[in-house]
Amino acid sequence: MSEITRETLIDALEQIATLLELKGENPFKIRAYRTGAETVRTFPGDFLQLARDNQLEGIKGIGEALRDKLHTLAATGSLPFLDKLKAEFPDTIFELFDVSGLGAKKIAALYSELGVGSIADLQRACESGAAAGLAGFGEKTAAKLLAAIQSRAKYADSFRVDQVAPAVREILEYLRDQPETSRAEVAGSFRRGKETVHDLDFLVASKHPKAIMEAFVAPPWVESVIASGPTKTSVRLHSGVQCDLRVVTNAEFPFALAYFTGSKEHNILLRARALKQGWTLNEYRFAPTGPDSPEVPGEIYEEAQIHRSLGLEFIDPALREGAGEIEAAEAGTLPRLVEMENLRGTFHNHTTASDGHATLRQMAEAAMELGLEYLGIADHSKSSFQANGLDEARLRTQLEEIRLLNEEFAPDFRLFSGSEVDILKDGSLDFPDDLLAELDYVVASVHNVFTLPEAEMTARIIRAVENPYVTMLGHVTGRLLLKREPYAVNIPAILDACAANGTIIELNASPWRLDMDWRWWRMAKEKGIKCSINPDAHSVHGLQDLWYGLRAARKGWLTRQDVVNCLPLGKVEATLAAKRGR
DNA sequence: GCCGTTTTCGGCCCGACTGTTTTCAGTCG
Repeated sequence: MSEITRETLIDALEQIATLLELKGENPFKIRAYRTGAETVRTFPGDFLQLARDNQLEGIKGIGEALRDKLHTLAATGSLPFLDKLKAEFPDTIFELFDVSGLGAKKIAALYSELGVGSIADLQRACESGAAAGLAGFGEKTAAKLLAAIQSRAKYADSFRVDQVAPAVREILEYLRDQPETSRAEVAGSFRRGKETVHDLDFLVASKHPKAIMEAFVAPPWVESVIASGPTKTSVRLHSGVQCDLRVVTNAEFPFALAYFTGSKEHNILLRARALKQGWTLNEYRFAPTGPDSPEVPGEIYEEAQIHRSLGLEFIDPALREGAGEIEAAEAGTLPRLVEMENLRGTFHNHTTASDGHATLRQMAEAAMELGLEYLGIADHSKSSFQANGLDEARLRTQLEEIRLLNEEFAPDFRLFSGSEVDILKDGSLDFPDDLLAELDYVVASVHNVFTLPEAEMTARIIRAVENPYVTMLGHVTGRLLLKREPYAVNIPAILDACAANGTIIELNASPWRLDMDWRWWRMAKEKGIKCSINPDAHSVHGLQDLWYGLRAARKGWLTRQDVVNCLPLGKVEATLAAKRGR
């Protein structure tokens, strides 16, 4: 039996939903499982433990049936209900859902009529002409499915945000430059600040949709046109990213922007709220549900006015995940999210001393250029030999260099001398305490032996966190987005240890990492833990990654008060010293 | 299967596009 994680629970609910769909079950029952999966995913707490302890009562979206199943799965490691469903189809049936153009109905038909249970089967059925003969299928469908199989093999279906951000800027600028455009925005998960995106959604307000559509498909970055209608066009870029464009009128724009920003879960809650007030809400407008409905709100130019009409504070796109933001907006308790201008400095940066590409002085000057008051250096420690980690002597040399530079920079700017010290397999640190005590601060990170069982990895990290000289914990799970899974670690237990020891947790701002994940920060914040948004910069340019970290922090409901590197120089010095003094 | 200021039954978001259809089903977001 493999280890049960929160992901196991989410997968189980999603698989149940998919299998019920294949069996043609009640769509609302299917949705209940999907909603349940999303609830588990976004639950701000140790969901797995609650499920094990059968303490899921009262969680919205998880009723009696899901509660029992989640408890069974969490406590015993298996779920007979799901096993029985799975036995009705081949294991490979799920891969068919990755083929664009195929949904449950078509897959069910392919399976029951032709025994198609895998992508390989599908390819054969399309090539032989068998698929085209099915009811509701035809030659074009078969050809499209073959193309979709090719495309699936060729392109990634998810992208890190840094992989698409330049395209977003370029396309937005291009759309705004069109003479027929009155407003243009990017919507979707990119606007919500997600760490990875599936596609990009653009929205334009214009009186001449045809001209905008023609302009959208024309640039050299467009590889192919996927679909094209009067108000909606989808293209694929050479990078493989799918981009959707909608064109609406000026009056519709705020509604469309809200709608296409999502999330789906957030939209459903917003619509339900409108319905209670006697209005339907769609991507174009408010409309009365009946003759007795109160008059719909007029003069809507901005999203904020939509929210206000529904009795809500403006909800920042970052928070629109259907995870309590509506309730908070109603109660007037939404956080005032941290902003780029609030950042006064940053920690955890590398130099040429270890595996960085810029010198101490170059990094310091780049930080000053960005308007920062301080920069924490944290080169690797000796065990990270792959990264040219510093030994005691080289670290002491760097300490002296930093001291000299600070004499030059004072009083407007300061370098903090630190180390990204390896957490060794047993949780001890790569440098002795007396050396750590000479530094201004210490980031402790795991860089090897990623495959420890969860309990051991958790104990290892907690031991490091308890060291009084460890100021902050680096990239908590070691994940590399879309490349390397997080290592198994009990985050709530780590949070408790950090809270007990006053240890700061890093939000590693590298777009590869964005670790600790934004989904945990609300829980961390409740426990009183502070965040440090750290670019983990290995070059001057890497400092810019702060922008990605900021997006993640905002998704985690963090405010200026929650982020230590929003403190001005004088106060941050006191904070670092106070941690040492505990 | 979930939920409730229409509360234990009856409703659950909905519009655009495509392809196979002669009026709509399926997929997608």
